[in-house]
Amino acid sequence: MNRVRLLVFNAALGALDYRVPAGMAIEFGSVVVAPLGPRQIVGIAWEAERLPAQDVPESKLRPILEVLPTPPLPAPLRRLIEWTAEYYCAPISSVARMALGSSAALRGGGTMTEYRLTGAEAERMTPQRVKACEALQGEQATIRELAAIAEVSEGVLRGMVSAGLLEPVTVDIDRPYPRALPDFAVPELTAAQQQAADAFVAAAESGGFAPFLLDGVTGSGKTECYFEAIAAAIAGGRQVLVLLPEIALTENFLRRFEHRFGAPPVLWHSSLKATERRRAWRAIVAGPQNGGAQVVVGARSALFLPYAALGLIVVDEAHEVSFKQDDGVRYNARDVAVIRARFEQIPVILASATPALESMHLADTGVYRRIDLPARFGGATLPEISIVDLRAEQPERGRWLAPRLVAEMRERLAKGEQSLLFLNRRGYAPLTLCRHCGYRFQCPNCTAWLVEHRFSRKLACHHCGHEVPAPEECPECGTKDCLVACGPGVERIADEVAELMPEARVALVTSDTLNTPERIADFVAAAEQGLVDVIVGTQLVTKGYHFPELTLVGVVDADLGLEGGDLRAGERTYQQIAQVAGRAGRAAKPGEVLIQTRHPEAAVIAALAAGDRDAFYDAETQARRDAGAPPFGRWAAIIVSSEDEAEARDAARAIGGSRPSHPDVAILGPAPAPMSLLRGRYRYRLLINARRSAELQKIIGEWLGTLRFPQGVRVGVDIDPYSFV
DNA sequence: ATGAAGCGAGGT
DNA sequence: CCTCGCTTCATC
Repeated sequence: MNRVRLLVFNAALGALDYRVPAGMAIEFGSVVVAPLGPRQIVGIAWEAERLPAQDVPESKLRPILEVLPTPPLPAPLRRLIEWTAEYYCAPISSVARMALGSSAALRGGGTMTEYRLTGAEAERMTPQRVKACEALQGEQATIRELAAIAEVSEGVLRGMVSAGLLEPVTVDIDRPYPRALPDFAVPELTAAQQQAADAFVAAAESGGFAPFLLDGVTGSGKTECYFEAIAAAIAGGRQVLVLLPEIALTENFLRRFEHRFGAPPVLWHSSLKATERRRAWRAIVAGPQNGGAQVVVGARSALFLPYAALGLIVVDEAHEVSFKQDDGVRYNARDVAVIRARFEQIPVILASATPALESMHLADTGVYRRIDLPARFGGATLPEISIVDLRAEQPERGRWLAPRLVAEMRERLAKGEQSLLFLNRRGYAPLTLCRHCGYRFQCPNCTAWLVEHRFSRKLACHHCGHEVPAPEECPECGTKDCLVACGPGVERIADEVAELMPEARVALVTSDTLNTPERIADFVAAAEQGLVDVIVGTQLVTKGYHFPELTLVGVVDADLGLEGGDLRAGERTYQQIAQVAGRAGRAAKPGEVLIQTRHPEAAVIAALAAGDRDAFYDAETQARRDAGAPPFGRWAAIIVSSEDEAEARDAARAIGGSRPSHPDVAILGPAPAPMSLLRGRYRYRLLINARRSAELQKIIGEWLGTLRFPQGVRVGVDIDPYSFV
């Protein structure tokens, strides 16, 4: 071919045609550099019939400059990129960008220089140098990365190199990763686990699209089962992708992985350093031979990488809402993982103790093969769940823990057992106001109160990151010591525990306190060794840890998740409480769960108390069916935002004014979004409810495609939204 | 996206 | 006649 269409990395341009110079070898998927005006851009050679572009005469075509030394994106990945862009109404270049990871990786190869501490002493130890020496123990990275870790300038570190405190190390960018060994430590499985593992192994060995829903309660040993499928895939020379919802989770997972396979997997997440990202990307692209990546454990962004030989995808904690990306391309990694498996013709395992209703429905209708793991691994019994009706059993004034819960905690403390209190609210108090004049601290950029954080002595917005030092006087009336905290956050609950039980050792577990892998590891070690009596935490504690001495779980406010009233509020509450309840009594000791609520009659709470999962799913399914909600109908949101309130309103009205009329589609709004101001942008929202049969994306595309907006206005489409703010 | 070109308002 | 800020236009 001497003419080729490129998908270029520019949302406004999309696709452009170029000439292929004589002698240049280009195939579909090749990553190339091409001229664009006075600049150069990266593009991917694409099938022209799949990528519409303006018809440009041959004479205007400029030649491609260079083919980058990286394998072409395979056809199944190209199909996945097209599918994702179309399904989520996103520019195809934005989706394709997620496959490339970093521009440096495209050239890659060769060596680079990293630095590490020599351990030597220098004559001049300035405060900055001392600080750097403390922070950089055990670190090896580029000057830039070390500067970021130590929070000193690059100049300080260069000085330390000259003074002999830091030494250069030459490293190979493509150096191999340790090999994972399929037979390193093959575990003893229970009969149920063996049955599940056999099904996965058979699917991994034979290949072909095979979606599984691995449904098993907390502690039933799901991980061991899919580890066997991973072993089969890597033994066959294929790659495996394991998607986890959050980085916080990986610490525990990595230990188990290394224990099973004798080597850690390759990690992929948003906070990788640039050099780590480049190395990982090149290993993924290179494939499992020659020290390339065998198993990649990653957050959702790992889903679009160009694996050389993908043989299996596992989505663990598949019900987690964090698989839905909420900015940029608003895709759901759990759903796209299944689509990728279909294009790649490989098995995919969705593992969860509390599957999403949509997943349950697909299993019930036979689209997914359901694998149940009913028994608790190790024989521990399920926790006893009981309700504390806060209307009848009131906590003391200014307190949030009911007497019965406190009594149970005291009992555990006396026996040397652990308690866990769950409240999904960071900080000390969600609202601060002035007793004197009623002033409330609000975020200047968002429709939200500022949350008091006592540890950092700040008031912070959880939506935009705005922070102010905690003031001593009211900014409105100037009165001193008049500010009162309203409502509880985890910090306040931890204080309450400390006051009620001064002898108890309390651990606070939130993303504010456990924000590095090291701190998470420290906490887990302390809790496992029994150095903690009471754990107070946000949803972070609902995840994969298990502490043998933990026998009591208290849910401080079960009604919190139901307040927003959005589509998935009931399901999310059920999942969160079921997950945190599963923390209780996992070893030989039975566990007990107390749920504090003002609405014990609510279907979710009643189902939890009765321990009747089917009742919850049946009730929720019926409610969804009646409301035309997923999986029986579909929702989409159009979010219009601008820094200028009037501009956003006018644009939203213009969209509303040109709404299509369609028998299968109901359109609500425009109305100010629940968060009508977010990160300094005013937001309006339209909601679309469609029948399953409606061609939702086509309707939205034709509707919005004709409209033009001022440049300050952003219009985003959210298909299958999870967040309704 | 992003830079170049076009254009009217206001100043020298 | 020039500069500044803003809109429009082209990029294969």
